Amino acid sequence: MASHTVENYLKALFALANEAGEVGISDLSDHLAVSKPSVNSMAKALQQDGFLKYEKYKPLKLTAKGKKAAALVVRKHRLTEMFLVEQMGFGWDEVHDIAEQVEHVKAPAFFDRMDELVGFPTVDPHGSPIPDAQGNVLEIDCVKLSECAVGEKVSLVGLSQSSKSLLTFLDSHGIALGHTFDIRAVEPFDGSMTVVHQGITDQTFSLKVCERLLVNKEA
Amino acid sequence: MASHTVENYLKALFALANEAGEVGISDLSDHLAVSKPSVNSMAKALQQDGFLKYEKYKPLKLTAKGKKAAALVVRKHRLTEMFLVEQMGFGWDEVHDIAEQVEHVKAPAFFDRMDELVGFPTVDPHGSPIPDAQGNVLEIDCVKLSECAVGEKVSLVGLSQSSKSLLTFLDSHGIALGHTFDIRAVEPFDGSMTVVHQGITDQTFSLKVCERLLVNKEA
DNA sequence: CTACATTGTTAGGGTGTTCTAACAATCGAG
DNA sequence: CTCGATTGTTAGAACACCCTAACAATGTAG
Repeated sequence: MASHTVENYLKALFALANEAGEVGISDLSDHLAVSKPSVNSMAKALQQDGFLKYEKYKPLKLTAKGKKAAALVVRKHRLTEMFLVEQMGFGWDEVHDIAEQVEHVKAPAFFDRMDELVGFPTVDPHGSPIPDAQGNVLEIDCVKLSECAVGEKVSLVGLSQSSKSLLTFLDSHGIALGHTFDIRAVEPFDGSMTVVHQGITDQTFSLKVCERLLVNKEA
Repeated sequence: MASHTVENYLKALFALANEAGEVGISDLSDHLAVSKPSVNSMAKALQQDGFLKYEKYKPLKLTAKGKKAAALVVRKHRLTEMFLVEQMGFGWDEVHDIAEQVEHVKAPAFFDRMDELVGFPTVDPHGSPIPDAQGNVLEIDCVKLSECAVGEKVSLVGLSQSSKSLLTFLDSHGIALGHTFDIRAVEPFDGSMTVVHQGITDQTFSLKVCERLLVNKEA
């Protein structure tokens, strides 16, 4: 099995891939807080193992094998998050760092049991899809709240790049997955939106927030 | 914090210590499946970090700092085992290998929550004591079954060096912690013992088994 | 189309952990 | 007390992963 380090590289590659599935070395370097030469040499090693395609001065691209391996790490991460929230009573803002550690455990039975105990979930506590045991990821049908128009009714299905501070912000506003928003106004100047949250309270969100909220239009 | 590797060395040192708290390099080498020169150089490194006392050609001995660090790793291991059995439905023969992995997770809150969820246990599923958060280990009052005499009534409180095969043997004989044995006979030739298990069934155990069963005399 | 900023590469080195081969110290049996 | 077995040590090297310094390629703005 892949080392702790390799698993982290795969996960980052998977997360940073653009539409073409490509990732720049600098991107990876920033994301993993590791120097570019380190990424460069790891790229060569990962290619050697068939996890990705590497050509000088070209962006990196995971192979099918690499994509599957990465998805399985993501699966362990997200199952863990789900387990931590559902079975151990942690808040959705506390689970990322713990899962970051637990995801490297090599014990398939452990994750299988988590899966079972939380009822074979398809999304994690932040609405991100959990890859299946074969490494297939189910795409979720959603758009950014910032891309919605006045008058639409939407419900929150996920977050893009959820960070501790975003989660804390949402908690402090009483927002959780599944909640609904009626879009009342969009401020042309700064893109901020005023919505009715859960049909009750009026709230205004900055563009920065709206870009992180993934919603579904058939609310 | 100590690396995965260092944690394993500390744990082994802790487990292999004799009455004087000393461990030979060959012992460690065997136990960790690592060459003697590797142990030798790690010993120097661990001394450098104040985890143990090392003098050429003398056995290794954990310092107070080393003992505490080791006990905290053992604590993580045993809490995990308890959690796996009590909250996740694993058998006592399945948890060692998983815990071996999970014990290296760096997330205090994770283990604290396990502790809470299983009700702050003092022993793990094999009857071994769980060190407290300060690294103190509560000694358990027990003797080997093999050291008991005919006529005594005892109850099983723990195992010494529990291994998968021992646990499977016990399972197949319906034996669990807390069960009682009335000692009926001790065979002088090979040390095997005939007992009444739980006041019902007659069973005969080899010396090898009797040496691994830790019992308490006030049954 | 050149110049500069960005991005990527090479070279060379460091740490942690491991190994094998060869040698040295210690301990126990006769 | 000496010899051989056991135990421990040194030297030397490997691998995985990381770094900095210096340089080369690429892409973009003027």
